Amino acid sequence: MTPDPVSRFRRFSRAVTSEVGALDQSFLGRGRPLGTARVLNAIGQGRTEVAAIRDYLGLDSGLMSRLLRGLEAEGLVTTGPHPEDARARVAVLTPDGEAEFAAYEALSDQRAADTLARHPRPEALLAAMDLVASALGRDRITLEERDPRDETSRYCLQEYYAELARRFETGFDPQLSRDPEATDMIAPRGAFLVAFSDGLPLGCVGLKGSGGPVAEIKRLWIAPSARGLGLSKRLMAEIEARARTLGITTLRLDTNSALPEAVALYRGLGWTEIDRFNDDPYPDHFFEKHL
Amino acid sequence: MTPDPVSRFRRFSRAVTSEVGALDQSFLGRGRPLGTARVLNAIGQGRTEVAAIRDYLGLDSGLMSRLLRGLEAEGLVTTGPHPEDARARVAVLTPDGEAEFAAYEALSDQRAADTLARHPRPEALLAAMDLVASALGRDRITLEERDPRDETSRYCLQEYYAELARRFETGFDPQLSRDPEATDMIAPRGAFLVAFSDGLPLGCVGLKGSGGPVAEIKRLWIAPSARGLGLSKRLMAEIEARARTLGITTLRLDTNSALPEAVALYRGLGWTEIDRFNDDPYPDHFFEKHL
DNA sequence: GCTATTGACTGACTTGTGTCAGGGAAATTT
DNA sequence: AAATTTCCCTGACACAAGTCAGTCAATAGC
Repeated sequence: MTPDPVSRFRRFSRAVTSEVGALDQSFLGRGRPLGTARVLNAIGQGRTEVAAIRDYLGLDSGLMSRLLRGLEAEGLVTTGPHPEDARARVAVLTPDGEAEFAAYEALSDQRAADTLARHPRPEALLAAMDLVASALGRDRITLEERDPRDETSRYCLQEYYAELARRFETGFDPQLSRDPEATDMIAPRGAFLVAFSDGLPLGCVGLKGSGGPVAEIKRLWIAPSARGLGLSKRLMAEIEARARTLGITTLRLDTNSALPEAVALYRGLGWTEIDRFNDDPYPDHFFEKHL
Repeated sequence: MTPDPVSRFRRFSRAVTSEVGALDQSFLGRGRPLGTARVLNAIGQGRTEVAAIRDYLGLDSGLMSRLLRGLEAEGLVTTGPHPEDARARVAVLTPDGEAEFAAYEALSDQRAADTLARHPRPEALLAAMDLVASALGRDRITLEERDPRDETSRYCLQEYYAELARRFETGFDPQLSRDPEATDMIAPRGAFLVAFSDGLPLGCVGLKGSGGPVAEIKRLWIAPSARGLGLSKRLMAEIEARARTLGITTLRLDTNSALPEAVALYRGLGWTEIDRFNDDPYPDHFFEKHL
């Protein structure tokens, strides 16, 4: 009886089902029905527009209205008209509501910390969880334009450099690669995109503009747990679209044969190989694409 | 913003929560309430005693009764008195019930197969899922006595030999290790235990008896995804208990320094190192324990 | 300005889920 | 043989969750 893939998958399903159930149970321990708790949490996570919350939780408009009224009666939430459309409403937590939200957060955090603490190899467990979460949540990965200097972007870039250092036989010193002024990757000259799955950054790509019609694609990175999910294609398609709206007509990029999947990606996306266009010591492949 | 462990864990939680929710939704697609579907599945999985089902699903006796009556009214289940205790009842699926159960199974299998098929590295995904499932389900690991010749046991032994082959510099040929007659690992001479998590075998250990007061512990194996969870201690404690009930007073075992965690385990469990007691070519450490 | 649409709210309703207090039959204890 | 316990069933009830039709106010389109 070699365990077959489907039964291994389903064993996983049963394990997480009972885990999810247990978390729901501990939520109920705070004396509030689950639906109400879910709305409270959605608001706490920063979703203020009622329509957005309803959409996120998949609730009927009537039910949503009643749950909100319940939270208002408890003094946890206040609602008011949307500043830009007085038909719509926004909900915000009162200080009491913030405290309740924090209590729910603490319950979840505690469960997570307990499970991690009980495991002999928490880092391996987390890596496995990242992989599973990326696989299950691949349809919920969103792309966001970010300032390349903010904390999240710097995390992505740091991971990118670490990956290069591992891949290049000679190692990699980010100082040596011409680090563009970050402002070249900010509109209107350029752009910097980060891919998020449920708040976790999984990839990035930069468009380094020069003010003219030619720009460079830089810093394409995909987290190991998210590779193979087609994320690099999505990032490339989106950054090309941004380039078009910025009036750029020619895109260039360089890469290294130590990254064969990158070379294959660019070829597959219709880039044509061209001669070296800079004297950066690391790249050995150069591509161009006309928009 | 380096993602911290707890937020990575919670991202995983959200991903599987929506996965579980989606599976529930597809179950509801068969037009039966979730509670009813769960009972049907529990019966289909081979749980026939009503009390056992109730316990497994955590249901109130009244609710359970009503759900069963509903399934009977649909013609999917028949109930009758328990053969050994006429107060208790057992439930079995009718042919229609079997068909419905199969339809639910097919839904789950389909979801699993789809997700696996969409992933670029299904084997890596499954390994990650095994690891996560073992971590979350560590309290639900059960030990069962098995015939060492059955399919499940042979799977464990095969994994055990494969592990030795990887670990030993010289490789490992199971033919060379004196393979005891399997009957030596069956009561009343010995025993063979397999650890299961939700149907998946995660470890094993054998007690090879000789008919006398001395017996040998053999074939202690733990699946990679379940290491560090204390399973080896549980298996050893249980096999020692079996040895006691079989009247065995002295236990021996041999192992190899290429398996340092095994050597450490035996020392930690109160075994004392002794001189070589066989001429098997592989082991270089020998232990004994008086019960 | 008039009309149609959108977003939220309300009341009435259904269904699912879970609890509780008994009741009857079988098993066990005294 | 009587009393007690165990197991399941039943009816009554409560509440959560979700649906639906209708209402009202704000907005958008003409």
